Amino acid sequence: MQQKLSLYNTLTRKKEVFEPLHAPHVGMYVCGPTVYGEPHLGHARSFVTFDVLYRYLRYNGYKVRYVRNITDVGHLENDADEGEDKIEKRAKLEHLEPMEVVQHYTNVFHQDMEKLNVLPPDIEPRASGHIIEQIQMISEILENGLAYEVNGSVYFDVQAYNKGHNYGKLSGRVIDDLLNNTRELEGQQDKRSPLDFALWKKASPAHIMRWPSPWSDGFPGWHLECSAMSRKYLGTTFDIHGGGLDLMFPHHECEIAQSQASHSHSDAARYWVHSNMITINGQKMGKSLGNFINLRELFSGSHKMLTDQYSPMTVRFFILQAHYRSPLDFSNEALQAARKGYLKLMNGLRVLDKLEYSEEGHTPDEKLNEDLQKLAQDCFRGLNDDMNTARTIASLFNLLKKINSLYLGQLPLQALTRGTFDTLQNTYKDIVQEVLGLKEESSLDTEEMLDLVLDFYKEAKETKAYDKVDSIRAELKKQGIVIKDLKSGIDWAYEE
RNA sequence: GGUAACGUGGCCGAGUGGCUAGGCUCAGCUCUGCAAAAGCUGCUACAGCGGUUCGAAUCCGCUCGUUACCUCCA
Repeated sequence: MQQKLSLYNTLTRKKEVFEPLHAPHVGMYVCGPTVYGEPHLGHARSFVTFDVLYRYLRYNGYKVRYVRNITDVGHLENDADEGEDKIEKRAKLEHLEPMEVVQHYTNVFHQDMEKLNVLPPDIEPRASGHIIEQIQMISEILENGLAYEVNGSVYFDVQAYNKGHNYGKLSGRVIDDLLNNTRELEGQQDKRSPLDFALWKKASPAHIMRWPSPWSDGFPGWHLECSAMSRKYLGTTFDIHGGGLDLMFPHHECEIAQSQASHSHSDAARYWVHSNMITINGQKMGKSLGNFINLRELFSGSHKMLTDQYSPMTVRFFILQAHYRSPLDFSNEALQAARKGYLKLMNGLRVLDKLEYSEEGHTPDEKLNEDLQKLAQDCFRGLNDDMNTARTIASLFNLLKKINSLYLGQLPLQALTRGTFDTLQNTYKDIVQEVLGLKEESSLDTEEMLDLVLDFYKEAKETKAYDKVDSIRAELKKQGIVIKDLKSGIDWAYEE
C-alpha cells in the first residue's frame, strides 16, 4: 500500500527509488564530526537528518548497519606543508594531550546527540584507530599508479586518475575549470598539480600526532579515513553515503576517487545523500565565519541572539520542519514557533492515549473513515518522497486536528471503524516517535510540583481530611517519594 | 572568474502545470466561573518583465536580488 522510499542521489542528480544492494540489509556511512570543538546547530542538522533516515529504514524493516566516524586526526589546518593538525593545534592551546582533546569533544558530542534523541550508530570508528587500513589503501593506489611519493609524503595524482575515470562526477566539477581557478597556496611545492591531494603527509619534527609508514613517520591525509573505514565495515560498494553539503567537494569527490583508484574500483556508495546548510541571517553558519551557535548555548539560551533556552526536542523539530535539502534559516523567532509546534504535536500524543475505542454503538461514517485513512497515508507519502519531513509534519498536523476533534467529541468516535482508529493511532505515534524521533520532554520542575502537592497535603492534614492525606501519600509512594511529618514541618525524601 | 542553487503571504516553511500545504503571529467566533487547551473563520502569497499553454508559484528566456561550493567546515 505504501509506495517506496525515494532519495535524491547527488551522483545522478535525481530522485531514485531506494533499492538496497542486499536486502534486507542496508549499509549506510555518514561523515561524522571532527572533534576539536563544540558541536553546533549545523552538526545537529546533518546528524538529525541521517538519524531520521536510519530510523525510517529500520521502521521499514531493513537491517541497517549505520557507520558514522569520529575524525580525530588528519585534518590539516591548511594545505601547506607546515600545516598543523587541527586536533594538535587545539591541544597545544590548552596544554592537553591531543587524545585528551579528542576524548573531551567526543564526549560532548555524544551527550548532545543523546539529548537530540539521535540514535548512536552501529559502528563509530575513529580515524586514529584505522591507520593500518589507510596505509593499506595508499599502497593500493600507488600500485595502481595513481599516486606518487615525494619527500616522504604521498599525493593522489588527480590528472592521471582523470584519464581513466571522471574526477568531478559527484560535484559536477570539470577538471580544466578547477585548474584555471585554483588559488596559489603556500607549501605546495611537492605536488605535481594543485588539484592533487595528500594521502600521507610526512610529519615535521614538532608534530606530535604521527605514525610509522613505508614512506615516513607521518599521518594520513584528510579524505582517506572515510574511504578506508567505510570499506572495512561496509564493503567496497555499499548503499548510502551521507554528509553535509559542504563535504561534497572536495571531501566526497576525493573519497570516490580513492575508492576507484584503490583495488576497490568502486564509487563506494550507490546513493550519495547530502543535507543542506543552516544559515543565520541568510549566511551559512560555519566555523570559518565564526557565526555558529553551539548546541549548548541553544539548550541553555546563553547565546546573545536568543531570548530563551530551547530544548533539544524544539531544536530537533525546528530542523525537521524544513526539508533536508533546503537551506534552513535560523532565528530566535523561528525557534519560538518551533517550540509551540513541537508542544502541539506532543499534546496530540497525550490526547491519543486518552482516546478509547469501543465497539459499542458504532455507526461507521464511510466518508470520514476514508478521509482519515487518506490523511494517515499522506504522512508516509511525505516521508517516501525524499524524506520530506516538512510535508510529513504538515500531514501530522492535519491528522492532529481530527484527533483533537474526536477527543472533544466534535467528531463522533463511534463513526470510526476499528481499523481506522488503529491506523490513526499507530500512524501518528509511530511517525512522531519512531521515525521523527520526537519524544516528550517534561518541562515540569519536579521540586516545584512536589512543593505544590505538599501544600495540598498540609492543607488536608489541617482540615483532617485523612482520606485525602492517605491518597496523596499513596500516590507519592508510587513515585518513590515518601512524606515525612516532622515537628519542624513537612518534608519529603526518596524512598529507600 | 567557474559551477550550482534560491527568491512564496507579518515571520518560518512545503509545493508533482489545473484542486486549502503546514506551523507561528494577529483578528473574530464556539466552548469556558476566569483562563488555558481545542475547534471554526478571516488575513489567500508566489522578485520583476516577457514567452509556451485552454490554464504556470510550478516549464522557457531575460532582468534584478540573495546564497553556496571552488580553501578546513555538518
